[in-house]
Amino acid sequence: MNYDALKLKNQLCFPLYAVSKEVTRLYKPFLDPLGLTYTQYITMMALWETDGINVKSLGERLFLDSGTLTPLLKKLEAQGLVKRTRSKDNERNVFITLTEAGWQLRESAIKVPEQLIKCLKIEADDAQVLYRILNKLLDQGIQTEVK
Amino acid sequence: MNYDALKLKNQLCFPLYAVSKEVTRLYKPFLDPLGLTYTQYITMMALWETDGINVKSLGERLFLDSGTLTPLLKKLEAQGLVKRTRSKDNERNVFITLTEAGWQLRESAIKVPEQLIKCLKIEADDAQVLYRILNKLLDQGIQTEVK
DNA sequence: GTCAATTTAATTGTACGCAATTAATATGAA
DNA sequence: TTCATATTAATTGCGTACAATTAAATTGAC
Repeated sequence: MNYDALKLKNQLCFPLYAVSKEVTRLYKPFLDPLGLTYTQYITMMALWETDGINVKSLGERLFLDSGTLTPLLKKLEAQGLVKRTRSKDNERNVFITLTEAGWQLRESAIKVPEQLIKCLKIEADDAQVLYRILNKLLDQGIQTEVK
Repeated sequence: MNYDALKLKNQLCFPLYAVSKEVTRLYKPFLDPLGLTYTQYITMMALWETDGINVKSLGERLFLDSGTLTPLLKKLEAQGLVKRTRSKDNERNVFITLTEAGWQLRESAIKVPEQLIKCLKIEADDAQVLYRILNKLLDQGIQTEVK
């Protein structure tokens, strides 16, 4: 029996998993001064783009569910960066809005992308190809329509 | 001030993070019957390739540290898949060896890679390019030698 | 040989990540 | 209108991840 298919070197998903983790770890020194984790950082990015959305939309945007977002948003609220307000119209919805401090934080965060790029050792061509393929996967959906 | 650099659409790392998570989630239905999580699965793959290595080597292989591996390996041990043995030679080392059941599980696991490929909607060309770039990043190290 | 420095695992503490469930609210077909 | 269904957030439980610390063992410079 040939078990080559189970070798780590023959996986596509393992390097994806490993690179993703390592890259996320690279953010830490740049996010620590802002008091944000990586997940909190992308949450803030989503809000800086679209303030005042509900948890559901935020989750669709970030590929996260309420089990992750609810406690995370409560922490951001405790830090004074966002406000969580249950909608009067439809009490199922909780809308997340940035506070003044939340908007202010963007001034510091604007430096992060460039800091990270300097730190990440990847050729421009590779970065571009990677960007294209990954976004294609996200846009079209990752799963075949089997079951 | 232009904040485009903070748009999610302009990030390389966000789709990497999102795709990695989504792909890992795809494994669940195929790994559940084996009683493994994704992290446990790649750990078993490493052991099927190189049985009897210590926690340190396993961690280097998988890009995981003892904080993740120690409890995970204890769970695999509790399931009867591996044995953890402190070395007589050098008591700092804990060697992980597969049990008979651990080797047996490979017979079921061999189906997983193909099941996943069928399920993952990616073009062959893209998969190949992705594979090449990600492994290049892992091989060379992800970080520039700034410090 | 001795002890400071290093190595290795384990532990601790914080923060995800997600499946499954719960609870509250809203919707819509009869 | 009414009640079964659907939607939305929150909760629960389990399993990572990883930084920082601890503890035990080993090594090596002197």
